[in-house]
Amino acid sequence: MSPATVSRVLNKPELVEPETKERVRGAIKALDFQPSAIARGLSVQRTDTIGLVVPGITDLFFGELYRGIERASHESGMKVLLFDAQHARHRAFEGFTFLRQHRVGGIIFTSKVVSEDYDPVLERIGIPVVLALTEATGRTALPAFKVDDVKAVFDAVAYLVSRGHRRVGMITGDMSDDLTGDLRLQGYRAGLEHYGIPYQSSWVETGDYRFTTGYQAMRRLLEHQEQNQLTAVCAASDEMAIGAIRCLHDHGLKVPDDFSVLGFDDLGVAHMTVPALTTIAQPFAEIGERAVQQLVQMIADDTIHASGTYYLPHRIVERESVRALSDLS
Amino acid sequence: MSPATVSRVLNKPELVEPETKERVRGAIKALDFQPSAIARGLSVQRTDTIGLVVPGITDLFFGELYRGIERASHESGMKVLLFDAQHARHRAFEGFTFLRQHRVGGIIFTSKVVSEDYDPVLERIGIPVVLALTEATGRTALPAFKVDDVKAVFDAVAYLVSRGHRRVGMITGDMSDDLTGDLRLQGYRAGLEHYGIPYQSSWVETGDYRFTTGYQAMRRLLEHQEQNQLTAVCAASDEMAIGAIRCLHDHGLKVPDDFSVLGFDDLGVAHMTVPALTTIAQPFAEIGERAVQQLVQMIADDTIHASGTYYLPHRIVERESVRALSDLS
DNA sequence: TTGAAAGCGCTAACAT
DNA sequence: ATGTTAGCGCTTTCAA
Repeated sequence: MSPATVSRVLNKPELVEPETKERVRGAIKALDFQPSAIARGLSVQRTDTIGLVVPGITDLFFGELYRGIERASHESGMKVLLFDAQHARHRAFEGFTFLRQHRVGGIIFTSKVVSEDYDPVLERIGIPVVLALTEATGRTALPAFKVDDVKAVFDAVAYLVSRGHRRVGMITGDMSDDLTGDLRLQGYRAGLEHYGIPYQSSWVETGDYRFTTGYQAMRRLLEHQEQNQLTAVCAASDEMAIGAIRCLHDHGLKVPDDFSVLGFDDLGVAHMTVPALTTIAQPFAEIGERAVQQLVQMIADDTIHASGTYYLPHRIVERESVRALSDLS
Repeated sequence: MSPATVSRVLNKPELVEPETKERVRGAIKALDFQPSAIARGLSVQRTDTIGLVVPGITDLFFGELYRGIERASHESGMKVLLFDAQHARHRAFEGFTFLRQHRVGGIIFTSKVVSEDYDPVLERIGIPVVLALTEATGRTALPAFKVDDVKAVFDAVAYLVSRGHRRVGMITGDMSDDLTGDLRLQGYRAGLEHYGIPYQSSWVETGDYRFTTGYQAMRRLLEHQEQNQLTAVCAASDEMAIGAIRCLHDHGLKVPDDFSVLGFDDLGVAHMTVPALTTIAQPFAEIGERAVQQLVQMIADDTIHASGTYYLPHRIVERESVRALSDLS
């Protein structure tokens, strides 16, 4: 029988006689025929694939985000093509090229801020791009799904203050390639200000979101502890919070008895540590889902132009790393 | 100019006059031309892509493994197409189909044992398959890259014995879909036997490699602690070891002072916990690299038939969760 | 309801 | 050194 018929039983089985349909299906089974997604893609000029660019596949939050992306893609009948930029800016651009050459319908870009240097490529990209865990600062506006970082850290200090802490420090994230570092610091300053606590630069240290730099930042904080008299610290990531706890431990300070630590992310590891981490949870899976839903919509509508930052709710997960200060702070 | 010329400047630039080459390149830049990888794939009947089937992308070891896979693929000019089986057997089979339809040159399959029910699909698959972190038990022999699990756990108990522990328990992994659980238990029994310690079934509990089941397994172990008098436990994964530590902590036992715990994997989290985890390190990245090298070789040789289990070296990473028992055990 | 034919965007063999 | 042509394996008119 003709290739056209085979194609029909695969794609629009209702158009074909039940009997021939069965014959075709039998042959497919018998020959273990695997229709070429490549040829199909070329023919229909569509691959039902969305591209995903992540800064680093080993980042602990990636798995949580991917879970949502996978789920929503599957629901929309989309596959996902992954590109790991390995924390290198030029690799991210390579990723865009790679994905375009593979004719994905659109791209989800993650975590790193999309600044004006992306504009030239974004302007000619021709397919929709949506952002997750970050937002765009260049002149090309892009839809973005994330938590409200400044509000989140504001809430974090509010929480700490409500437990009697006033001398709270901050371990923030990298301010260059990553918008969240800056935003979270803003939230911290806003929080202090709201509670009438004067901001002191010696209360904040910067890391790169990873364990080691969290440890080091905490050590630097401890060097000025005599004058600072901090009782708590907010970290811009769980990993840094865990590093800070480890540092405190190595200096003979018990968490939370002697010092409180608040994380950010609520990764799987947050409940594995001793003490378990009190942290600001980001809804990673939901962010992933929403991002693909938006992207799928744009692909269906054949639009490239959409924008707006959609804030998804964060929440504080209370575990064991923060204690309420009794009476006097 | 003709499409053929464009194709040539892209693929065999040496065959084209410098001047036309420049003109073509100029046009490519100007038009932001993105050659279709789809059309190319169809034309050359090759995609330079290898398929990767993982049981769960959120598994903590996945990132470490992927790092090696990515590196080696990149070196060989291969892309990787990822399929997440989400810990469901039927999803793994779907993955095979998906990858075949996308005409990958070969497949790397991870972690779950490849038992006889894979034989029917493996026999007709037509492309090379190599295993990482697992091996094949069915009649289809496949090349496999992994640590020697029985030797590794044997070494683990030897290590514990050398620190004065004799009453050492085991938290093993799922024995059904995952070969390593069984292998590691064998290593444990062999270790005990070698040191003349009688095996007792009440010394071993089973989990599923995750934190929670590690916690629960430890709790069950503790229920018989009065008669067992264990001083140490080996876990079949870092996550379970961390769960066990947490359980011990909740029962007022300090690690390593009151009880020693040995992990397996050496994931990134192993050095983040308090106490930092002493563990058997698996060379995940190297396993990933070797697997793709083997696969690439098979693709180049156009063979499907290869086999053999290649053991990569494990090692013990000493940190803080095991203490040497002084004098009497 | 099925088949024949053209075309998707490339590459490769052949011709110039 | 470049252009022409056919064909990769599908889908999709269009015709029967």
